[in-house]
Amino acid sequence: MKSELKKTLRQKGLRCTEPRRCIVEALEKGPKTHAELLHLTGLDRVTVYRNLILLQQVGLVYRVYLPGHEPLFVLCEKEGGGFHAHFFCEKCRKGVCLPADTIQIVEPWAKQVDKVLLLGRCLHCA
Amino acid sequence: MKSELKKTLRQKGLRCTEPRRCIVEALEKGPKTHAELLHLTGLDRVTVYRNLILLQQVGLVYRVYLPGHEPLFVLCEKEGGGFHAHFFCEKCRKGVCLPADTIQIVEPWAKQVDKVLLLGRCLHCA
DNA sequence: TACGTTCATGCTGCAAAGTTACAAAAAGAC
DNA sequence: GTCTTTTTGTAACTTTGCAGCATGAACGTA
Ligand SMILES: [Mn+2]
Ligand SMILES: [Mn+2]
Ligand SMILES: [Zn+2]
Ligand SMILES: [Zn+2]
Repeated sequence: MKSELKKTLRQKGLRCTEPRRCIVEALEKGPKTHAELLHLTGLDRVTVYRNLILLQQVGLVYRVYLPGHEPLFVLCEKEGGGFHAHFFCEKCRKGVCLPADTIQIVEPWAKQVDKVLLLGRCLHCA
Repeated sequence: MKSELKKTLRQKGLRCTEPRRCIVEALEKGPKTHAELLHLTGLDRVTVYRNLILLQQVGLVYRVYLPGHEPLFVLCEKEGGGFHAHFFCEKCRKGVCLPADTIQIVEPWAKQVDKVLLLGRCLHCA
C-alpha cells in the first residue's frame, strides 16, 4: 500500500513524505473535507491545501463539489489502474471507482475523455 | 433566447431580472470565473454569488473545478433538455452538452446516475 | 397604466478560505 | 554522511463567500 504510493508519487517526480502519507491514509477511510483532514492529520493548513492540489493533479484524489456543501476529497482506489469512472453518491457521500467497462462513450468522444465523474444515488440510498 | 430564459426562471418561481440576464448573456460567450463575471457585468459581488447558486440549482449553470485554477461556471445550452452529459475541455476550457445517447452506462449503475461530467481534450485540442 | 406585494439587489461588515514568500527541515541521489 | 532539491511550517496577506438590512425592481392584479 505504502510502497505503491511511493512508486506512484516518484513516477510523477514527487517525494513520498510523511504529510502525504497521512493525507492518503485519512482518505482511505472515506471522503473528507479540508477541515476534517486538517483535524485528522494535525498538519498545517497550507500543507494540506498544497498536497490536495498535487494529489488531484497526479490523479490519486478527486474532488466533489455539491452546491451548498463543503467540497469533499475522495481517494481513487485504483492508482494507475488506467481509465475508469468515478461514481459518487450525493446522499451518503461515498465514492466508488467503477470498472472501465461500466461506461461506454461513442466516438469521437470516447477518445477525448480523460476523466469521468458520475453523480447520483447509490444502490443503497436510491 | 431571452423569453426562453424568462420561462425557465418563472417555472422555478424565480424572477427574470436584469442581473440574471447579464450573467447568462456573459456565459453564452463561454465559461467564466466569478471574477470575470464580476468584471464583465459590473454587478455587485454578492449578486453574482447568489445568482450563480440559483442558476446552478435550476440546472442552467454547472461548475467545473480544475485543480490549481479558479472554478469556472458553464452555461448548459439544453435548458430542461432532460438527461445529458457535459463535456469540458481541460485545455481550451470550453463546455459542450452531449446528447444522452453519447454515453451508455451498464446496469445497475445507469439507473443511479443523475449527473455526468466528462473531462478531457476536445477534438480541436487533442 | 397604476398599485401593492414580494422578491432581488447592493451595500456594509465579518469570518473562513485560500495564496504568497521565505527560512528551516526532510527526502532522495551519490 | 554529504550534497542538492523539494517540501514543510510560519506569518502576513488577499480573496471568497455569507448574513443582515434598507432600497429598488419585477410582476400579478385591477
Ligand atoms: Mn478511481
Ligand atoms: Mn447541458
Ligand atoms: Zn449512497
Ligand atoms: Zn479544447
